[in-house]
Amino acid sequence: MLLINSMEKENNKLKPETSAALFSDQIPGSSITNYSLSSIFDMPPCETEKSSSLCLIETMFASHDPINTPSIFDLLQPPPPPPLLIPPQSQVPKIPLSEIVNTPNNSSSISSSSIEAANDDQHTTKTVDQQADDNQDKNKKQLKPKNKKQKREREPRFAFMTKSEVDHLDDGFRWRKYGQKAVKNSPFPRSYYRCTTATCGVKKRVERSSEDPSIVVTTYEGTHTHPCPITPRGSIGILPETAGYSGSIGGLGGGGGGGGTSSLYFPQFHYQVQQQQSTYFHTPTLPRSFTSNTSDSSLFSTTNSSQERMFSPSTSSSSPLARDHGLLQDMVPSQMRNDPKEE
DNA sequence: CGTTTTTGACCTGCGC
DNA sequence: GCGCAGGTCAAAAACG
Repeated sequence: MLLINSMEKENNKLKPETSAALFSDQIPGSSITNYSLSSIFDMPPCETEKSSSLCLIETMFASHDPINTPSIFDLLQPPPPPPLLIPPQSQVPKIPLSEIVNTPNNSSSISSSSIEAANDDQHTTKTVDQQADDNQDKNKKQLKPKNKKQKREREPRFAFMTKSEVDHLDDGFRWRKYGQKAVKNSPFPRSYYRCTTATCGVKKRVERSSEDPSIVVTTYEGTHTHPCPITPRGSIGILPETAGYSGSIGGLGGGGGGGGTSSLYFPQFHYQVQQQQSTYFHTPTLPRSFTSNTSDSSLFSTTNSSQERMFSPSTSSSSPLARDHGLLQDMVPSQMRNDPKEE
């Protein structure tokens, strides 16, 4: 399943039709709201720096059985809510992400309140400066307390869940691990990574769901200021498009990471998962023509029609590639349309 | 030898 | 004010 959340803090309001789900580890009361796929794709992209938009993409793909593995698109089926990957909020106390991924069941019931909560949060009495401070210390903390006053907008952040045996998803970018912390209420530690590119301050956190160890929650924060590096391994046929990508964090999949890892490739929505023995790609844009290996077609076969539906929706974003709309744009953009942009 | 990972310490925010 | 938890730093170790 895949959920994409976007919340527009900037305007202090949520667009009902676009807020698929709320997610924020900063915003109390995050939740999942009812939505339609079309809504998702019409959803305004996560704004860049200033918007503090948060997107959540929850993906699930089997690691062993490519054939029976639901594609990202399969997972994108509109309500009714698919089975949850994560247990009810109540069971996952403090881990924001888990809260977010909440059960669809709760979605409708809590949606409004959650939104309100979120809005409240947005409205919080904090002034811009105060918020800036808050944001800042998160990133600057120890190093330069002096700059405390300097504003620093929260980086766009989004997370996705991956059912994978591999912790660190190979997303095409190179990451350096700079920390690891035990997470409360979870037997699994959280790892902190930073993009190795000097000028790029993108970070990501990787942790396993305490409720379901097979689920890896990856949270990206920030926007890549450089193209996805082309890496020899794994990136295979995706590279061409990759190169064209010069935007944000969208890149998931491809080379960078280590071998034998899972890969997602959102920017162009090429989606690759490499695990132990199985490797397969999803090419949302080309459900049918999509190449790659063996069982690929099967990945789409069953839900082809629905996919069409999914991608056709209001297909709003006309030229996603032309402008950088932020993370979401990178992740769900043009490719989600019918525009079969081949590789 | 350069790069990445590990890991303990440190800093900050938040709740009580 | 105190303690806890999250996030980051940075030295040391590991790796290729």
